[in-house]
Formats: sequence, C-alpha cells, structure tokens
Amino acid sequence: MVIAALARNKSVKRKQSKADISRDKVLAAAVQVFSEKGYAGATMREVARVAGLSAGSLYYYFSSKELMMEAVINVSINNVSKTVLNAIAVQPPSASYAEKIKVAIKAHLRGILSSGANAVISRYLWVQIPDDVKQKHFIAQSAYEEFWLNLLAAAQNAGEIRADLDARLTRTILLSAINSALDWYRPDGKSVDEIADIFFKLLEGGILTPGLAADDISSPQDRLRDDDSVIIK
Amino acid sequence: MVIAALARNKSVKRKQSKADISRDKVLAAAVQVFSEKGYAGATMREVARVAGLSAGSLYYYFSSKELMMEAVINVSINNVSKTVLNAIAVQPPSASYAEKIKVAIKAHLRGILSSGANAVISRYLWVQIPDDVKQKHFIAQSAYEEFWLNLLAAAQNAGEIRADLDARLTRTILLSAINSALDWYRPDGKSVDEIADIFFKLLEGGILTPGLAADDISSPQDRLRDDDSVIIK
DNA sequence: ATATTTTTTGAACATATGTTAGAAATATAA
DNA sequence: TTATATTTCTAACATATGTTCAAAAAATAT
Repeated sequence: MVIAALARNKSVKRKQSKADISRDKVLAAAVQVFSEKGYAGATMREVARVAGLSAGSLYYYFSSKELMMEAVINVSINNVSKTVLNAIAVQPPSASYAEKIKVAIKAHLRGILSSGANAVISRYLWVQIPDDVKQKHFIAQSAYEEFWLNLLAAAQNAGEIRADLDARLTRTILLSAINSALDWYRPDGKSVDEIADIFFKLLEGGILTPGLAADDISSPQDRLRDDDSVIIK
Repeated sequence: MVIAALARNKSVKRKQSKADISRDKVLAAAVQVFSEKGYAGATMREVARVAGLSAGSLYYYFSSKELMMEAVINVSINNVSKTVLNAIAVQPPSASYAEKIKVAIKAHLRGILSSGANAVISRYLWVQIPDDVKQKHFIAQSAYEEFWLNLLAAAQNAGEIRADLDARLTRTILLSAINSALDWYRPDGKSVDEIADIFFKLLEGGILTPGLAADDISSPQDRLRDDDSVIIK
C-alpha cells in the first residue's frame, strides 16, 4: 500500500502499476456516477459496475465513500482552477483586464465542460456532501474564488469595470452563471466557444439595446389581480 | 379519502379538516428536507420528524416518496410561475419590454427565494428525480420557460434587446443565473431587492466600462507554460 | 518454477430505508 | 352517549446500501 502510494506520486518515475490504472478507472467512474446521481444517489455498486470491478474492490483504493467523494471534488476543483490559472499566466503583460477576464471565463467554461462526464463541482453535489468533507475543500474552493475577486477588483481599480458594481457579488453571479452551463450544456448543441461568445457579449453590453434601458420602476407586487390574463407580444 | 380530497379542493368551501392541516405540514416539511438533502438524501423518517408525525403517517397523504416529490415540485414551479405571471399581468400596457423583463426578473427572484426553506426547483434536485416524475413536470417547467422565450423574443422584435443575441440561449443563461441565487443567497446578507438591482445593472450595461470592451482575442490554450507564476494586479 | 506481493473477488454483516398493515387514538355524526 | 369515520402510531417486512474479510487470482520477484 505504502509503496503503491509512492509509485503513484507523479514526481517519482516508474512503470505504471496495475493499481494505478485501476485507480484512474475507479476515479473516472466515480466522477461520472457522482455527477449523474449526486452523492446520496450514487451507490458504490454502481461505481464499481462502471469501473468494471466488484464493489469490494473499490475499498482497495478508497477506504470509504466519503474519501472517494473527496478525491472526486479534488479532481474537479484542481482541474478548473489549473486551467484558468494557466490561461491567465500566458497572457502578455500588455493584456488589459478586460482581456484577462475574457480569457478566464473561456478557460473556466472549458474547464468545467471538459471534465469528462459533465464535471462535478456542481452545486447539486455540494449540498449533499457530508460537512467534514466540505470543510476540507472549502479552502481550495475559496482560494479559487479569491483569485476571481482579485481579478475583478483589480480591473475595477483600473477603471475597466464599472465602479457601481459590488465586486464580490458580481463574481458570485458571474461564476454561478458560467457554472450553470453544467446544467444545460449538451455536446450536440452549441460549441463551447459559441457559448463563451454569448457570455462575452452579455458581459460587454448587457442584453438591452443601448439607450433603451428602462429606469427603476415601482414594484408591482402590491397590486396583484388574480384573474388577469397574461398576454405577451 | 375521496371526501377529504374533495374538501381539500380550494374551490369547495368547507371547514379545513385536520387532514388538510396535516397535509400542509407534511408538504412544508417535504419542501424543506428535499431542498436541503436532495431527493436521494432525503428520508421519509426525517420528513416525518420535521412534520411532527411518524413515518407511517406520511403514507396517509402521499402514497410514495415519488408522489411526495411530485407534490413538492408542483408547489415550487407553480409558486414561481404564478408570481411572475401576476407581476407581468399588472404592468400597464404602456410598459416597455425592458420594464417587463425587469419586473419578471425581480418576481422570479422573489419567487424562488421566498419558498420558505430555500425553494426547490433547484437543479440539484432535478438531476436526481426519477425519470417518470420528471416527465410529468416537464410540461409545467417548459411552459414557464416558453413564457420567458416569448418575452425575450418579443422584446428583440421590438428592438429593445440586441439583435445579435440568441434568444433561447440568452433565456437559459439568464434564468440559470437568477436561479443560482438559491445557492448563495443568505437571509442575513444583501436583500432580495439589492440582489435584483445588481442583476438589472448587469443586464443593462454588462460589467465592462463602456468603450473599453476588448475585442476578440486569440485562444491561449495552445501555448501553456506550466511554471509561469500568476500575478494579478 | 517457486515464492511473495499485489489486486480482485464473492459472500456476508449490520444498518438504513421505503413501505405496509392492523391496532390505537382522535374526531365527527347520530 | 354511542357509533362511525378519520387520522396517527407502532411494529414489522423486504430490500438496498456501505463496508469487511478471508480466499482466489494475477502480477512480480527470486
């Protein structure tokens, strides 16, 4: 076990043992099943079936369902965060913040959609995860979110983002909006780049035609009429 | 049972029987537990505990967990969709599409956040629901989504929404972004109105300062350098 | 080829869960 | 009150699930 763990370490070069291959298969299966069924809905037996092993064998690699989940989350967060950080890193110093933000968005989108079977950081998983598992990965998660906050705040300082926006909330909404692609992205539909383009457009100009944006309007909830029919168009 | 069902019908006036009260309690408990734990993670015994009944008693009102879930989804979708349709209905004929959209967004936000314990249409529930249950409520769900598509398309025809946006995808992203509030909204943080305001601002002008929006940039994923450090600001 | 280590299996266990059914309790009607 | 219908409880069932463990199988080393 200890030796296998050492050999598994990427920095130690060695012929990939059978265990390494199996571990990868199991992890991939776990990603798939957990993302499809959620934490509670996923069963060890199904993960095993997808991985092509028997249920008992899973415990040779992950000593509990919780630990397995932990590995799955790890893979997801690191995947996305690495993809984004790398994309930003190769930006030339001359790049504007707006350009950096665009690159980051595209990379994040690519990151979450490329994780094989529909990625996983997803919120529907998050809510079901046992608290102690959450805690551990809260750090990695918030480090990544901090990165975004810094990026947006810096852009705001540089005057490239409107000053009247709360950077923190904007980041939250922005990331949520991108992550939501996990819910509706279909490989047979629009490409990742096409989707990214739409996001860019929305961020650049909003959805409303310039000059026609409506002012604040009084909230209507005070004067409901139940029998009113609704006609659009 | 049949009589009770009739009495429960809102259009038949009658003293609210004990069953009606209990059914409401059970349904409320179900909403809470399902939204906190997801479909698979929720147990009938916990729903019973929250409702203040024994597990067996639940079956007097819902003959299976699936049927219970169905009722929960129903409540959620109808809640939100009614709130939004009403809000739109009371708009004066003179209202612009931009105004209508604003009202609809605010109403939707209010709708999902007011559903007692953190609402439920949420996507993390959706993915876990048995297929046959999904099917039934697919109709209500898509009717509501159709409403949004019509609203956006009409606005686009009237020139109030930029012509270069795909109405369908814009709707999907917009609704997802708003729904994501379910994931991060905290009653002790910003108010619903404050959040709605941020959404308005984003839709109106995007996040970038006008005039500084960057042009398309070459995708960077081809030239990764792994050892580059990432410096923001 | 033999011995040793690594990987996988299959059956079994304890527990949790959805569900049922009859009895008990409560409310309603006569 | 008595009789009837409604609502709730308790205990039990069948099954599903996370997990364990000794043995078999496969890989590796001697």
